[in-house]
Amino acid sequence: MSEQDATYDAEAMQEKWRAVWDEIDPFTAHDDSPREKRYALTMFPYPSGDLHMGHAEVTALHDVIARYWWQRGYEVLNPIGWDSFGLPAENAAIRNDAHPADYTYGNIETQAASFKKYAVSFDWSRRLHTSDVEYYKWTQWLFLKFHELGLAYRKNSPVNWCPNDQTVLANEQVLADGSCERCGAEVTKRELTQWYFRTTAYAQELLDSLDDLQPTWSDKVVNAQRNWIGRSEGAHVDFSMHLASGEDRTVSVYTTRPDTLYGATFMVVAADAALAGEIVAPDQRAAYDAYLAEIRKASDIDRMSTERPKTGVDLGITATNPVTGEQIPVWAADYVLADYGTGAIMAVPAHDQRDLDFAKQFDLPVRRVVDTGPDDTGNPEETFIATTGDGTYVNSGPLDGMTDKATGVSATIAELEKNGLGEGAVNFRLRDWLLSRQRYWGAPIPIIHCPVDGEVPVPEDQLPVELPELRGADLKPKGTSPLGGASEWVNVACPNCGGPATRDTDTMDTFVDSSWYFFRFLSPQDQTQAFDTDLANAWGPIDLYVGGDEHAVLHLLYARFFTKALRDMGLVNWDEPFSAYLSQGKVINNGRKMSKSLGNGVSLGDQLAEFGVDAVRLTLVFAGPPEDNIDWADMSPGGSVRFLQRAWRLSGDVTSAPGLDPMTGDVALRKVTHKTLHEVEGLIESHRFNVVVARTMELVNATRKGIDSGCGPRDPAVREAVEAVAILLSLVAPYTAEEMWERLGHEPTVARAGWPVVDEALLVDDSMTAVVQVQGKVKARLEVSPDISEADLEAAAMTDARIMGLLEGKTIKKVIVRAPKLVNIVAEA
RNA sequence: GCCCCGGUAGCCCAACGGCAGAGGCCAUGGUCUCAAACACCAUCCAGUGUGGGUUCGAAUCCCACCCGGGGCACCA
Repeated sequence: MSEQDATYDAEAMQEKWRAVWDEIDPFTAHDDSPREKRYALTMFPYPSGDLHMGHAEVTALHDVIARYWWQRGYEVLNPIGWDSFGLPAENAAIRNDAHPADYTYGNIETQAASFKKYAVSFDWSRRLHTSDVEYYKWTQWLFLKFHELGLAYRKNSPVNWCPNDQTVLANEQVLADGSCERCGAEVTKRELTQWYFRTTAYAQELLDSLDDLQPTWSDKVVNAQRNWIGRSEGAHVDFSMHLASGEDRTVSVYTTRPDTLYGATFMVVAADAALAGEIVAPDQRAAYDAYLAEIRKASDIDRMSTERPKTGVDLGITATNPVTGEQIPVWAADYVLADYGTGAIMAVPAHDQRDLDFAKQFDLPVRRVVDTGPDDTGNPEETFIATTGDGTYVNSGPLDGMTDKATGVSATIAELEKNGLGEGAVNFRLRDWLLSRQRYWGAPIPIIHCPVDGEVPVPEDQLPVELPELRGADLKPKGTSPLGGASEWVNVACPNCGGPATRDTDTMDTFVDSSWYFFRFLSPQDQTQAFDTDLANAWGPIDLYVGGDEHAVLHLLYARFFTKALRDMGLVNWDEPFSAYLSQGKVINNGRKMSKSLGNGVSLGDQLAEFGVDAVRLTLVFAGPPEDNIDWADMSPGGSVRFLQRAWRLSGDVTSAPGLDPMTGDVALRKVTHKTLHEVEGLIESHRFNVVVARTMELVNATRKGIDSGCGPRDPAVREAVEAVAILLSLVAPYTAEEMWERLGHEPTVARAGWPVVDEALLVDDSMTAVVQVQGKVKARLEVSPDISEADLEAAAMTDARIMGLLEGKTIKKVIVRAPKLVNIVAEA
C-alpha cells in the first residue's frame, strides 16, 4: 500500500502515538536546563466524574501556548494536579455510602487517563493531589506560619451558614441572591467562633497591584476584584450617645459624606451588632430582642432585597450631633451591616436614599443641606428622592455657600480633626477570609485547644495532623464537624503543658489548598519544606494562567493574598502569582449553559469517539477568541476532521527527501509559508489562537495549489510548507501533526522539532497594490514597489488616467500620501 | 441602581484609523463516480445595532441611545 492510499484514522493514530510519547517523555521540565524558563499553568481540576467539555476547552487553549513555548526553545513547566479535597466528594460518599477517598482517587485516575488521551503537554512527573498527606501537611504548615504572624486568627461573629451543607461559607461563596455557591440553598446567619485569614491586611496592596496586572489580565476580572475589594474614602465621625444609665458612650461612624454631617438627623446601629444590645434603653429592650430574633430568622435572600421595606426598632436613646449639638434619636435596623465600617451610621436622609426610606417609614426628620439646584429632582424633604450630586451647601454652618463636594468633604474633615471629633478614613468592602469548615474531607486545622494554654499550635515536628480514616462513619452534616466523633483523634495531650486537650475539629476551606498549589509544583516531592524558594524564584511567577471567570474573586484573590504573605515571610521574591491571566469562555449548547435539567449536555467522551481528539481540540481552538463562549451547536467538528485530513494528505504528496535546501524552492509558496509563520508568532503572543488556525488553513490551501497546479510535489518549497503545517498543527492537533511528521521522513516528536526560522527576505513583496482615493473613496489601484517614495507615489497617482479624468476642472486642496499603501486626494469643484 | 464586555453575510468569526472578508460552516453549480460519499474547482451573500461628532479618511476614536451577555449590589 502506498502512502497515498493510506487512510486517516484518528483512533489508530491516537493509539500509536500515545505509546511513543510515553517513551520519549517530551514535556518533563528540567530545573537545571540552560534554556530560559516559562511557567504555564491551567487551573487544576476538581475530580468530579470524568473530564467535560470545559476541561477540553481550557486545556486545548492552554496547550497552544505551552507547546508553542517548547517549540520556541523555552524550558516549559506545565504541571498538572488535582484539587481533591472538598464537599462534592463528601456528599457523593454520603449518597453512595462510601469513603470520600474512594470517590476522589477513582475520579482522579479516570481524569488522568482522559488527559493523557487528550494529549495535553503536561509534565506528569510533578503530579500532586491536595488531599494527599504529603500535600496537606504543608497546607497545615502554612496555616501555622500565618498563625504565627497573626494572619490566621479566631473570632466570634455572625457567619454565613448553609443549612443544607451544614457548614459555614466565606462571603465569596455566597452568591448575589444569597444562596450557597455549592448547593444553592438559602444561606442564613449564625453566631460562631471561627478561623479567619487576615486578607484585609493586604487590602490596599491587593488593590494597588491590580494596576500592574491590568494590561495582562482581563478587564472583567480586574474590575471584579476592584469592586470586591471596594475601597472607599471618607471619615470617621464621633457621636456621643446618652445611655439610659446616665453614662455617655462615644460611638464612631464611618461615612463617605462627612460634608453632610449637618443633615444627620438620626443614627442607625446594625441590629445584630453587639453595640445595639449594649446601648438599648430598658424600656425598648423587649422590642429590640423581638426584632433581633425576627431578623436572625430571615435569610440573606430576604435581607439583601433592596425593594424590601425598611424595618427597625427605636433604641430609646439619643446622641449628640457633633456639629449642630442637636439630640438625635438612635435606632437599630438590619439595613446597616454589622461587619462593615463600625457597624453604626449617621443617617443623612436628604442625601442617601436608604436613610430617606427609613426616615419615611418611621417618620424621622429630613433636612436638606445640599441644594442641588432647580435641574435636579427637587427638595428631598418633599419628594422623598435623595439627592447625591454637587450643589450649594445650606444649613451647614461654615460650609454654607460652598458649591463643590470635594471641597466640602475636605473642609469638614479638617474641622473634625481640629476639634478631635473625627478623622479622615479609608474603608474596604473586603472582609477577612473565613476558612473553618465543619466538614470531613479537608485539611484538619492544626490547632489544639487546651483549657490551660488556650489555642496551641501543633508543633511543626508533629505535622501532619492526619485526617482520621472514619471509614464507615456517618459523615452526614450535623452542624459540627464529623471529626468531633473521632474521640481517639480529638483527645490529645497539650503540647505545652501536657494536660488533656482537644484538637480543633474543623477542616480548612478547600480554597486554602488551591491558594498555593502552584508553589508546590516546583518541588512536589520535597519532604523537607512546602516548596523550594530558589526554584520558586527561578520559575515564577507564572507566565500565563488560564482558567474561568467563575474564580474572578475567589481563587484568584486568595492566591494573590497567599503570594503576598509568602513574600513577606521571605519565602519567595515575587509578589503577584500570575503575570498574565487568560480567562476562557464556557462551552454552551444551543444558547444555554449545559445542564442535566435542560438535557442539553454534550459528552466530551462521545465527541472524542466520533471526531477524534485532534478534531475536537481544533474545533475548540478555532471557534473564536478564547474569552468568548463557544456554542457547541454552532460548531462543526466534522469540518475540523475534513481539514485535518486535507492537511494530513499533503504529507503523503511530498515526493522530495528530508533535509532538502528550501532556498531553491518556489518563491511564491515559500513566501506564504514564511509570512504565515511570522504572523502566527504575533497571533499566539496576543492569544488569537482562532486566527492561528485560519492562517494554517490558508497555508494548507496554498500548498495544495502548489502541488496540484503550481510548482508540483517535488519542489523543495512544498516540503518546507508541509513541514511548517506539521509544526503549526503540533500546537493544536498533536496526533495528526506527529503522523505527518513521520510521513515526511522525520523521527518523533514534532512537538520538539523547533520553530522554523523565518526568512525576513521572504516577508517583503516585490510589488504591492496602492490605493488611490478621491474624497476618501477608492477610485484607482496602482501596482507599486514596496519602497516607493511618497513623492513618486503621489506622482504616479496624479498621472493615472482615471484619476486625471476625475480631477478635471477641480482644484486640489490637499493630498495625503501614505506610501506605499495609499494616496487620498481632496479636491473641490 | 452601579461597573465591565460585546453587536460585521443565513451561522461561527477576520480586518496597525486607510480597498469591509482572512478562515470555516451552510447552500448552489461543476469535475470525479454506474450512483453516492470523500476530494477538487467555482459561485452566492453584509456596508459593520441606531443617531450624532472628530478626521482627508471611521467597523475601528468620542458622545448619546437600543439590544445581548456577565459581574457587583442596603458597603453608609
